[in-house]
Parts: sequence; C-alpha cells; structure tokens
Amino acid sequence: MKLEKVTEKLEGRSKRHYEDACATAHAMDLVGERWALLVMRELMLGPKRFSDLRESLPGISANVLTQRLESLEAAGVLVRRKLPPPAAAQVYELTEWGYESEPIFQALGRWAARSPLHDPTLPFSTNSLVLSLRTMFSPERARDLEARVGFRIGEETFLSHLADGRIEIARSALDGADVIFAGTPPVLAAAIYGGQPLETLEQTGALQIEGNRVLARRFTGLFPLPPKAAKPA
Amino acid sequence: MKLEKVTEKLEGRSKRHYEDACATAHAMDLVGERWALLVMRELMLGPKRFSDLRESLPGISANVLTQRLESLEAAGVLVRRKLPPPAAAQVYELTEWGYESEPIFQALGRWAARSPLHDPTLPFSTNSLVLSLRTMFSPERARDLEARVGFRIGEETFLSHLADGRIEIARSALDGADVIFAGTPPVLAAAIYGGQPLETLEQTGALQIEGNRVLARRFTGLFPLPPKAAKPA
DNA sequence: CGGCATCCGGGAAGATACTG
DNA sequence: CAGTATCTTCCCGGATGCCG
Repeated sequence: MKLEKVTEKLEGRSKRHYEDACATAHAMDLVGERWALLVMRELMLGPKRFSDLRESLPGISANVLTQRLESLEAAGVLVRRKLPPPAAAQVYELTEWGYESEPIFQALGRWAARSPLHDPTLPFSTNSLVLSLRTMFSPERARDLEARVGFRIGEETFLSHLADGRIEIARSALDGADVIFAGTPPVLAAAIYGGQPLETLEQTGALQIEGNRVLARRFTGLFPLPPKAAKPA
Repeated sequence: MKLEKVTEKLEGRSKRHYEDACATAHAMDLVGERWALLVMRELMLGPKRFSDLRESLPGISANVLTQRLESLEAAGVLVRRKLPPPAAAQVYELTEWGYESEPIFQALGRWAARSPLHDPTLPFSTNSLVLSLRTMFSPERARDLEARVGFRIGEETFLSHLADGRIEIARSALDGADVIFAGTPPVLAAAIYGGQPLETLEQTGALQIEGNRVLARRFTGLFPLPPKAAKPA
C-alpha cells in the first residue's frame, strides 16, 4: 500500500464522513459505502475467501472488494484469518459485533420487500435466500411445529431447525433432516415466496425433494410476504 | 429539469444498481446513496421544507439534496406537498411506507452505538436526539411509570408520553407535561446518555428544567447505552 | 489461484454562483 | 426561499500486470 494512503488511514481522514454524532449517521460512515453491506451479508453465515466473495457478488470488482475489506477491518466489523495448514487459505470473518448487524439486514429486507419497484427476477445469492428465511419466518404459523428441514444449494448445505415458534438455520451437514430441498436460490424462492406448486417445479427437474413431502408443503407456507406499498404517481 | 435527465428517469437507467433480487440489495438501491437515509431521518418526525432540511443536515449541498428528494420521490418514499395558503410553502413528507422505515434507523442506531470509533462530540440534530430516545428506551426500567415529559429544543417542542412500558414522543405543544427539559441536543444528550448530573448542567445555564425534578432524574435513567465492541487491532 | 498495485474513463459528490 | 448551472474533486468500476 502506498505510504500516502497509510498516512490517511492513521489520521482517519481518508473517507468523506458525515459530521454528525447521530449513531445512524455513524453507521452510514461505517457501512454506507457501495457494496459494504452486501459484503457483510455474504459473511453473515460464516467465513469466506476472497474469491468466494467475488463469486457471490455479481458485479463487484477486485479492487473495490479489497478496499471494502480493508475499511470494514479497520472499523472492527471483520477480521482476516489464516486457516491452519494444510488448507492454508486466508478467510474473512465477521467479528462478534459484526454478526450483531443482522437486525439491520432484517429491517432493510422487511421494508424493501414492500417496495413497489422490487424486481424479484434478478440473480439471487444463496446467503440472500437463507437470511431471508430468518427474516420472513412467521412464528404464529409455525407454532406447534417441530421439524428439521435441509437445503442443498449448489455445493453448500444448510439445516434448519424449527421448534417453539422459532427458526434456526445454519451451514451444516444434513444428518437427521425430515425433508431436504435441493435447487438453485431462484427456484427455492419460487417455491417459498412465489407460491409455485412443488409438483410443477419438480416436474421441470429444477427442484428435488427428499423425505416428508407433507412437511415440505407446510414449510413453504411459513414465510408470508408483506403487501406492496403504493406505486409513486 | 433538463430533457436528458427526464429521459434517463423514464427509462430507469439513471442510477447504478445492484443486479440482485435480494431485498436488502434493493433497499440499498433505494436508500443507499449518500445522504438519502439522513434526509429520511429528518422527515421522520413530520414534513419539512427544503431549507429546513439544509439546516439540519450540516454539509449537504443544494444540488445533492435536490437529487435525493427526486429519487426518493420516484421510489415512493416521500411526496412533495403544497401547503394551502396563506402558508403556501412546499414541503416534503414521507409516505406511509416511508414512515415504516423507522425500524431501519433503530437497527442501525443500536448497532452503531456499540462502534468503537463513534465520536459523540460532533453536531447533533434535534431529530437524531428524539429518534434515539425511541430507540434506546428500556421498557423494563420504565415499567409502572406513567408520565408526560416535554422538550423545548430550539424553536421546536416535543411531548413524550410514557405508559405501560412504552414510550411515545412526537412534535406537540407542551400542555399537561409533568416536567419540561429545555436545551440544545448535545446538552440533552449529555444529561440522558452522558450521565451528567442535571444540577451541573443547570448551573452552567445550558439546561433548564421546569416541573417535577424527581421525575426528570428518573427519566434520564431510562435510556441505557450498550457496551462498546472491541477496538480493531 | 489469491491478493494487491496501478492506470484510466465515467460519473457522482461537493462548492460556489446565480436565478425566478 | 427553493432550487438550477457550472466547475472541480474524488470515488467507482474495469483492465492489466505483479508477486507469492
């Protein structure tokens, strides 16, 4: 890194920042730059490597990703960690405080789900889908349901545990799942949010379901979307 | 407006946007531009005029404010409204959906309050202070408290009603207040968040308290701040 | 391959001046 | 008071190349 930039960082004058003591304004200073929140979203379910991040963020360029990782590290949101040999790769991982930013994503997601301009036909990352399940879960609809639901999305697998009107979902092996959904994020979104019948999606081969199909049907109804707001004139 | 810019808007190609169906990414497309969230914050307690917004946003320039108001209007977050004569001024007002963005501010504020880099000595707007009271209010500490607390901040007055472990606070005349605080936002913040004794602040003349002083003391303890996160290395 | 530096073009942000 | 016009600065995004 150039000496000049190092100096800027040490003096804390590198970024434009709001001169405002409001905590919300400070939050925008920390994570309001372009791509910063999406980088955090991609780390929210566990550490990733530089190239994993690039793959899951369509359109980000390498130098911008480098800059964001630097400033988020400087803010204390994430840390770089060297994995022990033999997998001696470098990964980026949220700090404990970084993980506590999840309510921000939930508030943003719930609000933007009502946007009249939202286009759900765009690319959809695995993390987006999994986090959206945590966000849109309806405790009322899941009362008295106890189940383990697995997901196979690309190379990754996730296990969800529903109990006591709550949902947990995390990267995990699929042992003990009552039912497993396999498909791409858009297909799973169509089943859960788009109201597409599971049979239709299975017939096209886009979706596979193993295990308790009645439970699968019930599960897809646990994530109601809010109504759209009025379109601007 | 120039023809060129109108055309851009109609074609919807004016802004860079994330090609991502995730609702969080869409939220950043809507309100992720610099200043956009702070403009919304300043409208969260009711409509304001262009020049009111400029005053309460230290550092924003007129053309940027114009652009933000345009794009937030296009997104359906706010509307321009012409007040009826004789006060025939133009004001900007959040839509119903715009007002529903308040949980975003609360999540951002709660999270950023733990930031190790937060500097509370900067300028502090009236709206920031009032919204922070809604955010940081502790229902447990206020159980069994029923009270009306007034604020006089610059030209504005706010009335807060505490009851049933909840807080309401809005622009209002101060009729019926049990106690009234008068002072600037930084001074009020010092009393409520900084733990400054009220007597000290009153002696310097920065703070005035009228009414039930015991209640005033109790009130300042209802807004605990979370502990700071660890500083980055 | 993973990560970072450098150069370049376009566009958004910021400051100032100006107008109805 | 409520914005526009213009100019400058700086950030974003893409391409390329270096180094371990």
